[in-house]
Amino acid sequence: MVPRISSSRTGQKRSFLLCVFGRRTNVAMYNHREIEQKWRKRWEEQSLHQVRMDTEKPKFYCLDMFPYPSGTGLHVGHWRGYVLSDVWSRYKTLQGYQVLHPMGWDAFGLPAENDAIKKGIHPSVSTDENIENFKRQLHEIGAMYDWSREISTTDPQYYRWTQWIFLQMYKQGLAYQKEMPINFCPSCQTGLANEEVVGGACERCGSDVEKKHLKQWMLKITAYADRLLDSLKTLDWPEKVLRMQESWIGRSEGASIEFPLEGHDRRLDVFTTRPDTLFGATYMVLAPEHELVTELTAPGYKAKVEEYVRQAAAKSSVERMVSREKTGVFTGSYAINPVNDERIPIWVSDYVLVEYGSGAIMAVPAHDERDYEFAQTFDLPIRPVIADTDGTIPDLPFVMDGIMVNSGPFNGLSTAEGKERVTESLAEKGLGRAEVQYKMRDWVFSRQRYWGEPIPIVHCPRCGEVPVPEDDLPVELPDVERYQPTGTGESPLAAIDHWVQTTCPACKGSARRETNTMPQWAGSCWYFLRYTDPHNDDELASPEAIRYWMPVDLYVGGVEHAVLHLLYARFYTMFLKDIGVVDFDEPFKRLFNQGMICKDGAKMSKSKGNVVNPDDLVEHYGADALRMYQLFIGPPEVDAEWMDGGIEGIHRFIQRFWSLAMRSMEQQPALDSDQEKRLHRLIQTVTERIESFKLNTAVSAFMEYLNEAGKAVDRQSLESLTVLLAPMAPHLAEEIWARMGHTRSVFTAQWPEADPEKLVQDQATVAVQVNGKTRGTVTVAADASQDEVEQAAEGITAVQNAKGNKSVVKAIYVPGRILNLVVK
RNA sequence: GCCGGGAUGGCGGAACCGGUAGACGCUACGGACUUAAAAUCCGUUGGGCUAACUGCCCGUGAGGGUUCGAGUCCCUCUCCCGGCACCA
Repeated sequence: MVPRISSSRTGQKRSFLLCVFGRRTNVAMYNHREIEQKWRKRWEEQSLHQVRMDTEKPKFYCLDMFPYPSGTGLHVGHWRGYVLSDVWSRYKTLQGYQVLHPMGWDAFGLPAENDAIKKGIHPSVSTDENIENFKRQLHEIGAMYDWSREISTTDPQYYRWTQWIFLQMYKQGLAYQKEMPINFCPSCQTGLANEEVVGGACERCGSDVEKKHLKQWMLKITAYADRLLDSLKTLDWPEKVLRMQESWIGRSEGASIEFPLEGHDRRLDVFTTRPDTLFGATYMVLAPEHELVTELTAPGYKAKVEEYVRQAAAKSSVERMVSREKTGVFTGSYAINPVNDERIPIWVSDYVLVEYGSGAIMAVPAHDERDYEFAQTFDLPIRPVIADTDGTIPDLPFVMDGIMVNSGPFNGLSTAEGKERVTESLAEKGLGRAEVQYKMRDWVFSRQRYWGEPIPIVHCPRCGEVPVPEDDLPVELPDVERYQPTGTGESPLAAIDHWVQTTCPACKGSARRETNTMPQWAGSCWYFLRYTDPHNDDELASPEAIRYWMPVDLYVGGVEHAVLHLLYARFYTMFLKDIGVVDFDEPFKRLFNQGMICKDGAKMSKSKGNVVNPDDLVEHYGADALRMYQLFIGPPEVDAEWMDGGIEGIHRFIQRFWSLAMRSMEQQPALDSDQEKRLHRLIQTVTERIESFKLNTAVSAFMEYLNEAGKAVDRQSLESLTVLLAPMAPHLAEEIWARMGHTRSVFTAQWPEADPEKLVQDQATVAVQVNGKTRGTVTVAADASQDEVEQAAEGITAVQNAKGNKSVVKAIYVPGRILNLVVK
């Protein structure tokens, strides 16, 4: 019978368990509840998982992505990454590494604050409760976290250093204030970074994002654009994530071209990646928000242009994205093409984005799809200036590379050459230069919310913006009465007079504190450094600790952080390198993204009601069974469908493994050569499969071994087996290890190594094919000659049938694998 | 539209570098044990043909190709998932 998993702890379930594990328990059966409890307690008592620097030994830093301790707790989907990182941590421990495997809390953030608004509970109270619950659930996994290194971003001793880093950026001019239209979520009532806007909506709550003019703190991440892009090459990360970061940074090379304006002294600056198409520019377009729109609107066009600009401003970014129909108005003004002095009409249209490039473009409808569409709509001239490589004018718009035509002195040049030559010639005249643009913007770093790190700046009427002296850090969050965001662009902190009123660190006069807080990402940008030295009061971490432990050797987490957290953390690390805190550019050498666990074809979530609670499964089957099933469910990087019955197979495996171990200890059979070969093959296979993250097949390798090994194995085999299994099923392994007479933990043992000599097979099963079709197999000595195999193959009826009376014209023999007889 | 990834039994999945497709597990079915059930153990389980076989045919999304040999490589296409998307 498959036990029904109910989400509540009912008496019915208890009686079932009593029947299985209580009254009817016999000695031969593995009692996971007793045994797992025992070992978890013992590990804790012996501080087995506390790790120290030991420069004599190699280190391995295995990190899980910083969890936000949500109120809903863990479901089996969350387990997956934690199990994976723990298997690796334990595996590396057995290989003799000092393994740093820490855990902590990214505990600032909106859910706790929203809860506070609703229920009036202080965010720190609910955060502490959630952390307690999360910790209890993490303990269930049986992971080897070093809890002595636990950290929380909300701890003033932690955010002191988050603020300290901000101050260093401020000093370097990388943190600055700017009044600009930013993405603003009307529901969360706070500004958002570009990275937090997904398809025009708030990443967190899904509301349509508005543009709001606010004075914001910004971090100059764009100063690191090229470095962030270039060093992606050095990372052992999933291709997908590298691509996502690459396209997020969005580097493109081109030219900035200045168009003189008819009747004005100023010039109009545009960015293009296709300077070779300059002769095909038949109109210009300004974004509706472009600063020159008013100035360039000719008297008779004022009303229409103003109306258009007003409408564009009223459209939300969602509306603007959904409707792709080209709209626009003519300003009545003209620009002059710097290469041929042609008059070019200037239009205004919302298909040009104010935040990219210079917010204005030269339109070349013959060679750009968007410009083509616009020109068609408004009946503007379309002039081809690029021919296909064979010289013919292709269908328009033609956006590929080709040969320049209708381009005066540049005719005949290829696109690549043309780009260079046109740019050079403009540069000579002072009307252009080569330029690189990025899609990535500077990071909007302030939030108008309460539950975050206060930005350590004081505003003084005399001295202006003054950084809080480092010795005065942390600037602690005060208690407030109301957590309600004001929605006016000020955080709830603004209402706390006694906190806001302060003295200026420079002139000692009265001044006001900055009331914006940092975004949730701030704390997670450097937490991996803090784990190396979590109790340091003098520095964010000591240089020795950083040098020994960093960088992170294996970083495990979901792909949802592909750009946000991973890009910000890389930026912080590069900055910290520049100010001498660390000596490397990249914090995470190797990244592994585990797949999601789905139920009924959908991602598990409380709102869908399809969560599978691990607590109940641990109760029924044990943590080891759930751990192994998590591994067995499928390739760890691929999404997997949860099947309630699936864990049964693992449960049986564990029982069978236990029985094998108990019988082996009783009977103590001697080691025979078959058993020895089987063992070494297993050592080889399991090691390879852990190394290559094929944990699902590592589990099946054990099952195969068990199916073949018989009723009992010799002591040496059992010892090795126990060590091999220990990373996946640590409690079970400890118990067997102890029963074998060992007094120290199995994790002080050595990972076994396969002896190449024991891997050699003396017999081989060779498939026999006739014209490529397999007709049977023959078992021969591994070093059998082709003749011998051919001879043996004669004995197969199917081979005879297939050959008939045709003769063998060719025989292909792959030693030990296949014999293919080609007959005619 | 662009960039990734994928499609293998009833199900989850395996298959190193092109070499016995379906390992391992779930489910289902049959058997043993049991008063009975659970648990456990043994067997069968891609489809079809065949009285039987150690026999034959078909089969890795579709169609072509390369090769002695293709799930794997190449070309064309269909569908699914993820990311980006008026970025000049």
